[in-house]
Amino acid sequence: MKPTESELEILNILWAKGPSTVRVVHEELSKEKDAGYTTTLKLMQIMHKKGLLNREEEQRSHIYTPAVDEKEAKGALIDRFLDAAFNGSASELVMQALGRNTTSKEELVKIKALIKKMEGGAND
Amino acid sequence: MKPTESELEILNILWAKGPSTVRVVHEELSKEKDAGYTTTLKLMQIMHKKGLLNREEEQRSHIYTPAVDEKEAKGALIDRFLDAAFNGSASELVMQALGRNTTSKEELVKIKALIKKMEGGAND
DNA sequence: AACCATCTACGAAAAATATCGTATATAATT
DNA sequence: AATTATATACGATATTTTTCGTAGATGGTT
Repeated sequence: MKPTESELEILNILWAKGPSTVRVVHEELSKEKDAGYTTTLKLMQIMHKKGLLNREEEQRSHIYTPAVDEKEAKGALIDRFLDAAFNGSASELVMQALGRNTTSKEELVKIKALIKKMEGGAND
Repeated sequence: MKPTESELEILNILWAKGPSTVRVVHEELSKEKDAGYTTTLKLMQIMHKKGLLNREEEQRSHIYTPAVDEKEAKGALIDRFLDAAFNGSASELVMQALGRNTTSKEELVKIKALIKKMEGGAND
């Protein structure tokens, strides 16, 4: 299960908006890139065939939902990315990412809390 | 400048080993995947044409070096990945990544230090 | 010198992604 | 009922990425 970048865009929309028609997804997608409606349609049909999306065909406009869990999918993506770019080292990635763009204090607080929790836990 | 996954593998090898011949890169690559020598060769030639690699043609065996800086390239990759998967939120990524696999205490220390530094700096 | 191993160059096929046009069906509108 | 708007299906094409075979050149070995 490894969505392409285009597929991931679609998944993100569906994760955010919940069950949606092609039309809705395409509208949302159009804000970023411009491709025809049938392109989005085809992509989603392919994703359905691949098992990335479920759909209800009762209505004339089919309603699509992600067939994969957001956390799991993104976790898998991270793993892949980690292997590809950082030889699997999460901390390398984290450090680069943190050093990179502005991160709010609230987020930093959350991250620190997580680190603290990990320290106490079963990590070597 | 957006290397594909295969190209990134090659860049990683060159970043790690320094200037190398196709042979050396291919040998290293073979530990992970198996493709023919000419495949690696062609990839590196394409990367050279794209401007991803430099090479010295003095010797019979050309010597390749990365034409892009490791930090910069990986930073760009992170940005892309961040946008694609986490809507640009670094902390989301960090939290997912940290929660994911084992991270050594030493690395955690480093990360904490970085966070501390960011807190003191000009971050909102 | 002849032979063999090892290069590069290059075209081209294979595979994976992305895009679109057209046909067809259905619902809504006039 | 006829027209229009909007769906899906599906084949075809374009683009990108990956892979490999073959040819030709060069250096080392016997």
